[in-house]
Amino acid sequence: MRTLTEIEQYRLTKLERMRDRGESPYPHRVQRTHSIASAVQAFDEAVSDGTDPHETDLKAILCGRLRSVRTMGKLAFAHIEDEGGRIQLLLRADVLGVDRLKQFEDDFDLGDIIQAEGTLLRTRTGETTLNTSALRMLAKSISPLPAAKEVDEEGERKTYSAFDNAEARYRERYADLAVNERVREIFRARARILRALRMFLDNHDFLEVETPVLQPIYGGAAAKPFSTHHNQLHQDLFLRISFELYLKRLLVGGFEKVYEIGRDFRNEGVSLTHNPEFTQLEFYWAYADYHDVMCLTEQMVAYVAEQVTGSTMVTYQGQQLDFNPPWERCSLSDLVAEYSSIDYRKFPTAEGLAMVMREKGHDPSMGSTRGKLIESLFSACVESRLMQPTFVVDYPRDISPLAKTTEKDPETVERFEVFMGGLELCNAFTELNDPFDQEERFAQMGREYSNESGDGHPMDLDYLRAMRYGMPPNGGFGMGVDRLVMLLTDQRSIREVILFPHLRAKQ
RNA sequence: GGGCCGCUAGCUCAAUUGGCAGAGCAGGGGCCUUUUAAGCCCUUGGUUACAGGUUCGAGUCCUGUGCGGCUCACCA
Repeated sequence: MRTLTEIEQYRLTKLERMRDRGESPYPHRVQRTHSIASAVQAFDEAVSDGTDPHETDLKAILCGRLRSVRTMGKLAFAHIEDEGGRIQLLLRADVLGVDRLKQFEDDFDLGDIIQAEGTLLRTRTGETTLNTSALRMLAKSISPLPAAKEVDEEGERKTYSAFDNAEARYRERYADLAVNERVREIFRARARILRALRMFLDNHDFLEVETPVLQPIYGGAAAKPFSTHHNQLHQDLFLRISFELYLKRLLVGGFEKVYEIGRDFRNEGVSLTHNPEFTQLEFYWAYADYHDVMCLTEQMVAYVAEQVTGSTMVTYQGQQLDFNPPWERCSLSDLVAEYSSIDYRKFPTAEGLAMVMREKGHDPSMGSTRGKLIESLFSACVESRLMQPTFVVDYPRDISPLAKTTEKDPETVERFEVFMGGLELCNAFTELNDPFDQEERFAQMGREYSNESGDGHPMDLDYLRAMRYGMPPNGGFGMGVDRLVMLLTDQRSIREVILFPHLRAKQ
């Protein structure tokens, strides 16, 4: 253990003093008759019949973290906090005992986890309070929590000297959570969002499944993977970058509606909206196309917003977002034409498009395909300006190798992405189910039949084999769950909605 | 990976042109039987992220390193 600070040294001597008098600072067993919230509720019910609230005989044993102490000689007030609430303790020398009160003042610190037994009453100022007759240490806190001060003022909790250094908060998320209720609330909302997503999909007869995280051949997205190795099998493996190819194998197997919520890993840059591991929702729906998926998507997100926030109108970074279906559907080509004043339909080759982009002041990277040029135009000119939920529809074929082309244009695929609040949220398409077309698309992407020579991305022959057995036409969908959490909890950074975001190692 | 900005006590922050490193809270010693950012008196606490350099003198200026924030690039 590293060198203790002065404060930690003091706390250690308090701990030793407790041990010396036979009081364990870390006892095995705990008593607890009520959560704080249920004790307060029981008290309110007990006095609702006119019982004198200053003199009840309602007993409770409560547990929680000591969050504030005010001592005044033969009397002290304190607050303890458990997950559901906070309550004041009244510690009187004539109830608790003079010696025990002195021990409390000497040996208990902010941050200690304690147990308090007593009867409930209301103080002169009207606060529900436990008149404490016995105190027990449950876990002595050695290191001081960040010294935020909180106070209820006219119903609103004001925080002073908040622990708000982002790096310190992420590195010591436990301290952040212990001290910042607002942060705990984000992760409760996150849990509700996941529950609502599952509820919605389960109610629509989707089957939740789990597919491999460790994959011999990665695919389903364009990202670079993390790689690892199985020692006994002498096999190189990748952490998945998407679930797509496994989930569609399940449609071949006869499941018609499947979904998975889990972790994807992408070895790419870290940013406000990218964490190396993130939570993805994907579903695949047999006998549906991307129009059906759009309808389900807007219903699903509106349902989750309603369940989690109570409304389909959500404030994100000062903007009102309206999740109420139907959402606007705009073609990619129209949006790009509108915002960049380049109508790429008039430039059928990559060279021609790159030229007009340069004329308009863009800097297209050399050797990009036409689809990549269109995509870069979109992200530069359009993406951050889409505030209200918007389906961006119909993408270039060469950047969408798993999507079926439209019936009228072989260079365009039936694909949509959802943007809102300036964020990309979803990606979906009418899935390609023609094994010959799929093989050709893989080959065009540079997938190789043999990977023995080295770095080429191998052809996923097993996936093609599956498709040759017959894959029902289907619509597929992917959504970044962390980003949905950002939108519904009004957070600008993905790190605020991931409990332990990835940070560079210290030292 | 590039650019810009930041890093001062356990936490939140000051420190004039380069001139004695400070405050509030937390901590320690006291007083106090209805407080709630309790109050009052006294008080401890610093390798100013790290390593160099310039200077009589560096938290402040210069160089490098680390970590972070923002941003750009990358990212079907």
